[in-house]
Amino acid sequence: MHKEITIYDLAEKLNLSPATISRALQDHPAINKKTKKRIVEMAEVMGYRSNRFASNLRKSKTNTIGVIIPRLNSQFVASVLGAMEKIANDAGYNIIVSQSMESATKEIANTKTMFDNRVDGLLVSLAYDTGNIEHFDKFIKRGIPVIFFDRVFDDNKCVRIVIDNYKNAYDVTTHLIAQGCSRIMHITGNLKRNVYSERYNGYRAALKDADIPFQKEMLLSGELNEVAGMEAAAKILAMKKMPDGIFGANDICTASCMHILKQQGVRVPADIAMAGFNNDAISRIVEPNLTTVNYPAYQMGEIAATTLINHLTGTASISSTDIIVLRSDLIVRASSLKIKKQA
Amino acid sequence: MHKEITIYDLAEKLNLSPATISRALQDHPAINKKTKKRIVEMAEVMGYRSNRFASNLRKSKTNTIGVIIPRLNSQFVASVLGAMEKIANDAGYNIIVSQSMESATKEIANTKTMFDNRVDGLLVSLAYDTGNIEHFDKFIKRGIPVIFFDRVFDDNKCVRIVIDNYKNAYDVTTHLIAQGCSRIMHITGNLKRNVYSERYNGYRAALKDADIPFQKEMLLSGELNEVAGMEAAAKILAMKKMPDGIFGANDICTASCMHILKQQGVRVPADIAMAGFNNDAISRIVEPNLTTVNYPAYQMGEIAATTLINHLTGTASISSTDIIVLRSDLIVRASSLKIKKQA
DNA sequence: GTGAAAGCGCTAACAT
DNA sequence: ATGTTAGCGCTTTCAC
Repeated sequence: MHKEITIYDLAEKLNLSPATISRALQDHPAINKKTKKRIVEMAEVMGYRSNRFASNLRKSKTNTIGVIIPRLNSQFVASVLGAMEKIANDAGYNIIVSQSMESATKEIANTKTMFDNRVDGLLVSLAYDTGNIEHFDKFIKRGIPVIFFDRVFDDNKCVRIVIDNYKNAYDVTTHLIAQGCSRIMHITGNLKRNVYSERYNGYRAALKDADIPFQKEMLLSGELNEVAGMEAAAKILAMKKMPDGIFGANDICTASCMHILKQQGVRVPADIAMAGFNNDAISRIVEPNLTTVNYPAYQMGEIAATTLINHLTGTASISSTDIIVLRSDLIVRASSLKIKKQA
Repeated sequence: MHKEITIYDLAEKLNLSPATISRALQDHPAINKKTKKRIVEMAEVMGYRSNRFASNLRKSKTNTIGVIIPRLNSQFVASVLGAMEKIANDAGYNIIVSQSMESATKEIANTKTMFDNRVDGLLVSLAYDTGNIEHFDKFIKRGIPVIFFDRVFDDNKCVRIVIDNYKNAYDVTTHLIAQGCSRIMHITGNLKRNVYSERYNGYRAALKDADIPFQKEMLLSGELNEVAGMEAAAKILAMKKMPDGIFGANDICTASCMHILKQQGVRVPADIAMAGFNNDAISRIVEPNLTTVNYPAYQMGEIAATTLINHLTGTASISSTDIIVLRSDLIVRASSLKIKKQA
């Protein structure tokens, strides 16, 4: 096996001290340009690579950021992670990722791993059934910053990065009402999670403000995936009195539902006006194009990572900005337009 | 700041030596059961956590797997990564991810980072313009296993995990021909990449076998995203003689193209039969449903990670299975059916 | 079954 | 501008 070159090998070869080698390799200002050049070249020639463990051990800093997400399987999560990786990488940080698989138990195990890995900070979107966030206390106690994004816990002291789910849902629902809908169904996920409960509340508030009574059968709660959309469609088709509007809490489920409804002869938006959430590519390709809410996933990843790194490098303190709400807006498209758009 | 507990603290507290503590914490057989119990309990009480860096430094092993991907922004990559993370996590490995952003230069930088991070193994899908894989030599030389998946380099000695792009493309094209298409356009990505060149070759071979001459204007090469699909549609609509069949190298681009074509009055499949690649959710939701090729992304991630870990743990040698070709099949749907399906 | 001690490779305080 | 030196916390060989 290849022998690993250390700074001692370089030092010996160049008749310098290990300290000088170490400094040169880190661009320490007090090192002679020429010396530095010789060192860097020799390092290259000899195939030296720095040993992070020795370095981390010494500095007790890891330059690693942990990311915990419910599940790595959607466009949304991919965009968020992509942005985080980019920001982190540019700042010299590594990202280690783990999935809670929507289980609080697994999430707790993940925090332990992250803890033992000595991450410098944590970016977290919570699992479906996470009921409290005590498992993050050990980080907070040690001053390891934790930032929650998207799926956050309502009652916490950490930084949260979110969109205004309530307002957006309110806007979607109000828009459907303005289009003449009065029997608006809401298809959503687990109401324990802030993102879904807030959207639900926004939906309810809009109904209330329009004096439309809420009916239990107008709420469908499920997995919010393609299959859930098909199941929702089946339920709707079986109703004695179908809704005249549908607000789904994401695009994929809503588009899938719309697909089946149309297949069964339902006209969209004439019979049922529809709106989703996220502005996924699919919302722009299905017919009719799906009214939705723009969810800035990439930007959310960027901001979460940037905020964390700024905090780590001392560039900006974290507590000064406790909640960051990203701008997100209703995008009206054909799927909800019963009334012709104003010119 | 919280003081970090070390094995020395435990040793002192329990009047034992650090060596004994270390052994106990690793279930060393030569340690008295009771002693072990005392140690483990005390570790818990005092909030001890092992220091991976000291341990890694000592053992020169990291339990970390590096993953390099072109870009973390698609359903496909999300599924692959999701599977890898799950397998790795279950086996006690961490995953660190980095994106090449489709640039060979960045990819080379990534390998350096991975190298310095002393990953135990590497899982790689190559960037658009990676022309050689010399930057992986340093891993191979040191016996660090590298496994390529999806986007691989044709001429290499590493394990590759792929699908049969050639055959699948051949099948798609042959299917379109069987539906009566004779002017079949192929929309694809950078032909330097095996996945696209192989699909292209399969397409060409199918034309050849059907005695259909290939025409240059029937090849469109681009980014394969939503926008590329729209641009392709514009080009097609501007042609004096439009194609009667389109085979796109992925679903999103093809679906997006179809959307615009339909909007401009083109009937699918009557005027143009269409087929994509990947079996993304979108292929099942657009109208007409898109004929496509099932690409087992999750399975690919699983196999890549499992193969690597088996190799690392010595469970199975890697060289014994040099290329793994996953099963993937043509899925015929309405978008390509000019002729009624047989009953 | 347990302990003593060396050393993994690096960094940084302190010297010069 | 460069060198000396003392650890960071752990594992492991060798002793007892």
